[in-house]
Amino acid sequence: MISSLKLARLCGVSQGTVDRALHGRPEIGAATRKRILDAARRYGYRPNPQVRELLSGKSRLVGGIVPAVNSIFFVDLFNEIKNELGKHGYRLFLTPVSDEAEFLECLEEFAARRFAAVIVVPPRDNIPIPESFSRETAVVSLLSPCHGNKTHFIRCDEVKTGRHAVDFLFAQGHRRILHLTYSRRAHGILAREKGYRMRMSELGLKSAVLTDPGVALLLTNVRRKKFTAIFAHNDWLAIAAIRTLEQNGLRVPTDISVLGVDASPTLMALYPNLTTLKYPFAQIAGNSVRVLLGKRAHKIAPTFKLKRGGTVCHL
Amino acid sequence: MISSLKLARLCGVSQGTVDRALHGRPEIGAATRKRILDAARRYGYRPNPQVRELLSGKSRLVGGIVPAVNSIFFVDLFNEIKNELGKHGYRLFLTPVSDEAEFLECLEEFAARRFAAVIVVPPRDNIPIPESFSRETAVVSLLSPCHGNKTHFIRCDEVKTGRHAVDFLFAQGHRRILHLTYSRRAHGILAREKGYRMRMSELGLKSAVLTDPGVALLLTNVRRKKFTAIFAHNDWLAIAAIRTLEQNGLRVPTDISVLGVDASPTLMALYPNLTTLKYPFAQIAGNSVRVLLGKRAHKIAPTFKLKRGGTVCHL
DNA sequence: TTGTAGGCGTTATCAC
DNA sequence: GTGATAACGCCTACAA
Repeated sequence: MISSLKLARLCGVSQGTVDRALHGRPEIGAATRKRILDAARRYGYRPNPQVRELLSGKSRLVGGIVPAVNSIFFVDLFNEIKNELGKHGYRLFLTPVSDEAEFLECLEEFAARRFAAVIVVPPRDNIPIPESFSRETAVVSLLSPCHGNKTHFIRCDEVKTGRHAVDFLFAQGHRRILHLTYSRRAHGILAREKGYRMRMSELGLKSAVLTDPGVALLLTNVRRKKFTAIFAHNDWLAIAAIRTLEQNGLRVPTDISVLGVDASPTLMALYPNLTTLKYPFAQIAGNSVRVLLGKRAHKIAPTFKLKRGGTVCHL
Repeated sequence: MISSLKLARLCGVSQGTVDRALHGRPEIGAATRKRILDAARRYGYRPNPQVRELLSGKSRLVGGIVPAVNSIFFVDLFNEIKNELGKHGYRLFLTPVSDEAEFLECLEEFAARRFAAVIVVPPRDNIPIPESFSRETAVVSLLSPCHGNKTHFIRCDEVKTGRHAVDFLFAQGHRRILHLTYSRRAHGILAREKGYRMRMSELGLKSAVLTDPGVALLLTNVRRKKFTAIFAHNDWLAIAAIRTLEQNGLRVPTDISVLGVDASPTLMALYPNLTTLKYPFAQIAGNSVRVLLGKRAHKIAPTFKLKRGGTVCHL
């Protein structure tokens, strides 16, 4: 990529003249302008945004960090965020990270590069963000909160999601409902579980939670305790569960119902008839961007909308 | 993030002295060094890599571009690439793009930022890369070649993959084999199909190809033409097919066998017992990085290794 | 209508 | 031991 100075030399003019031609300013002769613009096109000139950013002290870059594993949902979410950022002239650079050390290293790199903001899915809850960092760079965290001054946690009411899931299954006639979730301690995971437990208890039902290392235990659990429905933390777990059940002679939803959460595009394309609660991708993306622009977050509908599919039956 | 000049002012020294302290050079007093290092730590100082890159004319950034849709495989692949790049001190910034226009826009941005290289999965075959671009920035393309001077297409022999799949199913006793693939015209897709057709023909068998818009047609096809096996272009299609079949009373592999390709970690975690041909993630990642370092690509094993699962039966 | 100067943050090289 | 200076590419402001 050619620089504006080199372009000026090639055209036998000064850098200032090149600047006038490129930015369509009036104080320049028509012939000179044409000559410069032609050369610029021929050499594929494009100003280096890094320098602009250095000069103005303002960057239009937003760094994104997602866990490297099981990233379907995150990538779908960040694609939405990328589109939203684009509307405001920001650009997203995404990085998958494998652990907390890499996560922090990445944050530092983004800060050192003076990125306008970072939007992250932390590997666990309450990772401390150094004061020196969050003082200058807006940190938006999704799914897990971060511990630090100016970090914004964008979320929807996951407790209500859990309650909502129970209510829906209850309305279909289910009483023995198993919650399938992850053992990772993250806000979104824990809050949904909490909502499930609260609502089950209020309805006079007994809670039962199985975490991912125990998916192998799923069958014995289902058979022995005669669950009629499974509320899975997300679509991925729901599909994994359906697979396990069907492989072992249990039919979904004839023998047992399965409810997922997210309606993540990639997985929905795979399993179009999954019954699931729609995660508000657009609102989360919208609020993430609003917050990093310094605006207040919009209120997000308190509970997820239902996508009716064929994996939950009315008892 | 504080700058070295501000750090110098705070410590009452010059920028040069700060530099000496930070880089552990000897020509500095022990007390001064300690004072500066303490301040640097307190303020979380970290040199701005953008400036370093500007100054040296060399960047350690590699841009990655992946299609925004159906990105499971791409993200798994780029995670491997990110790890490989990390070994050589490079950093990956990934961007999902929705169409060709966005793809080209992204390339230009990477070039304007003087990225060391870009590694892309183009939205279609032979997208022309402007001469002015590839002259300075190494372009590595995966799955689909690009049209341009210095663009390197890293791939494995996908024709052999197709042949290999047929051979494997043939050895299990299958004769009526359907190929399920995408309608998108991309090298990897077309080459696998070609290998399938060639080998089927050599074995005296009749080819049958169904592209994704016709997944709904899958059932009628399978039932009417009595296929005993499906060779899916990738794991995603394989799982989608298994789902469709099982939803409609056909058992896999009792009634029909399904073979996928990729063994992409995210999908394998979902469907551990899928029979699939392992895509050489590590070698593709390794070669991508070798090429952008100016080295020659290693030879990649001519055909994918098989992961034996429970979705293909011996007839 | 065009050329020149200064500054963003860092580093290497010069002089004191 | 430490400070000053130049350079990278771009842009704004001022001088010619």
